[in-house]
Amino acid sequence: MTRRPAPHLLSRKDLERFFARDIDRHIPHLILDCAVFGFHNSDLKVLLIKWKGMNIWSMPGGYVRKTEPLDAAANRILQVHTGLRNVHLRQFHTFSGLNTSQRPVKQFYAKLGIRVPADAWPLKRLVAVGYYALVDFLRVRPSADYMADTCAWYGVDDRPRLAFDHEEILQSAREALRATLDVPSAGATLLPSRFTMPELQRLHEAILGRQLDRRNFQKKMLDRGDIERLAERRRGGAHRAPFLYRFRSGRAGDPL
Amino acid sequence: MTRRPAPHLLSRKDLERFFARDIDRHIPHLILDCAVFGFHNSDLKVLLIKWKGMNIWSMPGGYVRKTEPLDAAANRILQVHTGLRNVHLRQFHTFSGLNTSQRPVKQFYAKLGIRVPADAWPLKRLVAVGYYALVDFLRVRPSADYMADTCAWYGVDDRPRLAFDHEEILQSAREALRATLDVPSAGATLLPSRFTMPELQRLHEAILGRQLDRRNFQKKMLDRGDIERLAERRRGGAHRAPFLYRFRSGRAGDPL
DNA sequence: CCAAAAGTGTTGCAATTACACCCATGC
DNA sequence: GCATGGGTGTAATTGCAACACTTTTGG
Repeated sequence: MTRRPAPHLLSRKDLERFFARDIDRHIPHLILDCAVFGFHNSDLKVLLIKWKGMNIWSMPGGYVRKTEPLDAAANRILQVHTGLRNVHLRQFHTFSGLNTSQRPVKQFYAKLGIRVPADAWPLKRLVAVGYYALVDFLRVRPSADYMADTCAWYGVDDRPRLAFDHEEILQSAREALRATLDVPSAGATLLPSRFTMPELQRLHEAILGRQLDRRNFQKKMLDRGDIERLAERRRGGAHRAPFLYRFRSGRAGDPL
Repeated sequence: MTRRPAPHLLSRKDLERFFARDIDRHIPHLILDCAVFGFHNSDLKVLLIKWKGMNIWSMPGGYVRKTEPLDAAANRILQVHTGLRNVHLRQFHTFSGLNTSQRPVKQFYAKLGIRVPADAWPLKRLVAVGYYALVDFLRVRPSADYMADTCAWYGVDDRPRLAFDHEEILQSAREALRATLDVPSAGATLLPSRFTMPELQRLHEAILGRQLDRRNFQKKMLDRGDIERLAERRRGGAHRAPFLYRFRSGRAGDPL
C-alpha cells in the first residue's frame, strides 16, 4: 500500500459537472461499493461515510467509467477516500439493488442545490458490485469529499446503522473475509509491516468472531512459514515484551 | 427443479421488438451469463449454444430487466434454455467485460437482418454477472431460440472453444463449483432423485478432477447424514447390483 | 466359474485441540 | 513481589488416508 495525497477529492464543481456531462462516461445503473476493513486496538474497523447534511451512513462507493475495469474502479474509489493505492481488494458479490429504490438521494441533491434530472440513473435502481479492502489502519487518511460530512473508522460491531442495502453488503463482506482468512494476505495487509504475535492473533479473533488458543495459534502461524521473527521486541507496553514479526514475501501492494 | 414447457423462446419478432422498444426495459451494459452444469455417463457436462450462422459458441446469457432481481433474471434465462424452473443457482463473480469489445455482434445481427442502432449498448461493453446452475441432466430439454443454431450438452473438457470471455467465465465457474462441493446441494441437484453411491462418487470425482477412495467416500457421505439408503437396488447393470440412495431433506427446487 | 464391480472394517498418520508451567515487565 | 501478559512443549483426540477381503452378478 502506498500513501499519496488523494489526487482528486470530489468538489462541488465536480459534482455539478458530473450530472451535466460526465455521467455519460459511466456505466449506467452500476455502482461499486467497498467495505474497507482496518484493524486497531484489537478491533476490526470499517470505514464509513456520513452524507452531508443527512443522517445517512454508508460505505464508500462510486460509479464505473465506461472503459474502466471493475478492479481499477475499486482502486480509484478507494484512493479517493483513503489516500492509498494498490490496496488489497477482492470482489465478493454483486447485489441487485432493488430494495434501495426509496433512497432519499433526490432530497440529498436538492439539499445541496445540485440540479439532477428526475430520470437520471443515479436516482434509480443501482446494481452494486461489492468489494472489500484490507488496509493498514495507520496509513489511511480518511477523507470526506464534497458529498460527505465525515469519513471515519468505526468498529464493525459498534457503528451507525447503514442505509440502503449497505447493512447486507457489509454483512456479506465480513463472511467473505472470514472465508479467505486462511490465506496469509489477510493478516499481511491489515497489519503494519512489523507486528507482534498477540496482535496477529487478535486480528484473527476479530475476523473469526471467536477466541483462539495462544499456543496453537503461534504454532500454526509459524508452521505456515510465511512470517519470520525479528530480533527486536516491542517495548513500552506493560508486562513482558513480545517479539516482532514480519511477513516474509514482499507484502502485496507495498511500494517497489 | 420443475420441468415446464419453455414459456417463451425468443422469436424473430421478439428480437426485432427488443431493439425497437424492449431494450429500454433492461439495465444497459449489463448481461447475466450462466454456466449450466449437468452430469451424465460419469462426465461433467456444460450447456452450450452456437450462434445462428456463425462459428461462435457461448454459454446461455441474457439481459436483466429494470425491476428484476439478479437471481430472478438468472432463473428466467435458464428456463428459456432448459425448460427448468427453480434450479439450483449461484452467483459466483462479476466480469468487467472489457476484453469483449471486438465481439462480432454487429455482424451477427446484420446477418440475421435485424436493425440495430450503431450505438446500442448490446454492441458495447457488457459487464457480466456470472452464475452457475446445477441441473438434473435427464430433465433438461436444451432449447435453441431464434438466435441459436443449436443448444446442446458438451463435456466440460471436450467442447468447442468459447467466444468472448466465456472461457474465463466457465473456468471461474468450475472453480467456484469445486469450492462449494462440500455442501450436499451440489450432489442433490446434479443427480436424479435416486442414485447409487458409485454415481455420486463419480460426480464428485468429475468436479474435483481426481480419483477418490471408494470406502472413504462412502463413509464420509453416510456420516454426513443427509442421504439415506433405500431398500431397492439398481438392477440391469452387469455385476453386483448397487443400492439406491436419496437425499433426506426435500431437494431444493423439487415440486411440492 | 470367473471377471468385474460393490459392500464392509481396521489401522496409521497427520492435523487439531486441550492443557500447565516458566519468564519478563511495570507498577 | 505480584499481577498480567508472553513464550514454550506435550499428551489426547479427531479426522483423513491407506489398505484387503468378501459378496454379488452377468456372461
